[in-house]
Amino acid sequence: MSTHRIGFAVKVLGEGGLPSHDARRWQSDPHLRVSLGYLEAILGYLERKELPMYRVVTQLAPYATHPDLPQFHGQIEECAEELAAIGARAAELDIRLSSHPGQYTVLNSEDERIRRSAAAELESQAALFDAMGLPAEAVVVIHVGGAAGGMEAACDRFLEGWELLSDAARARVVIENDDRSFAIRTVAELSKRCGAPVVWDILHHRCHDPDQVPDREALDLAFATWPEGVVPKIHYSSPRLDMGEKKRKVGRRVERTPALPQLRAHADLVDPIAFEYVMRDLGGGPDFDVMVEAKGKDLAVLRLREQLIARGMEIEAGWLIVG
DNA sequence: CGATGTCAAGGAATC
DNA sequence: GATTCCTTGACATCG
Repeated sequence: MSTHRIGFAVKVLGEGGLPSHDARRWQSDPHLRVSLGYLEAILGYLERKELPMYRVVTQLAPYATHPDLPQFHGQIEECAEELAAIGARAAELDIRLSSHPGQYTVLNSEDERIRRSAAAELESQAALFDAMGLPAEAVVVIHVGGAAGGMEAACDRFLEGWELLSDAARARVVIENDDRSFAIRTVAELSKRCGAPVVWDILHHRCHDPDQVPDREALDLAFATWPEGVVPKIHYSSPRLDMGEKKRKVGRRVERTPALPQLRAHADLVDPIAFEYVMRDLGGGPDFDVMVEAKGKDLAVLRLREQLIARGMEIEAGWLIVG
């Protein structure tokens, strides 16, 4: 028997929508303190809905590492008390938190300045979770980065970037397979060299897996990289299947043409049938958590849960139980 | 008020 | 070497 938290990312759509951070522009002096007020409200929502896992927005501390805005750089220290309190609240509710810096955080960039700014961003994310007193399961997920110069050179550059990180940051950062360059086997090998655990993203795996690694093996590869006592996690999403449209400017008017979605595009919701198959196949062994990436956010997770229950799967206090 | 432009940030493809 | 897309949301500004 295995247990699994199911989480969602950043934005709360339920209850009419809740703000996830102080997103005002720098001219209006946004502050982490405001974001933490929002986060507190979100924790309340998570408690009410029995949602045990949540990805906080990377920009929780606005401009915290912006090179031209040093006046914003001390927010984490300024909010030490508030951070400790909210971290304690998350612990009390047993909610697993994480974050996921996006495409601009490239630790393996060819440009050393960009590697340094990526490292600064990761230090900040780690400092935030440290100030909250969160356990090791609160990880900061990143992609390996760009593939310039080939996989080998790109992985070597990642290690150069890794060298820039403090022990505190290294203890939080985990690496994820992506949908075009770094497949699960490559990421697992890189993990052996730097020690970062691996998050396996199943949709990315469907998009890019030149080594043809079977699901079970990919799962084992990823989970072997996690330290004893820290529950691993995976990313799960269903591909978008509806037609979108492409907008193109022709002169002064906008022309809309139908566009077929890429496999990697996230759907609004999660296909419960595919999810059930995957979880019955992969569950029943070690515990692991599942971060759902769907445009429907919390609503997608709540709907998925209802559908799993209707299918006879067991959910207890928001945790999925398999086997 | 609704529509449109802009945002801190990189990489890769294309011209 | 410069431009555009990728992809996403919300602030900010314009009409």
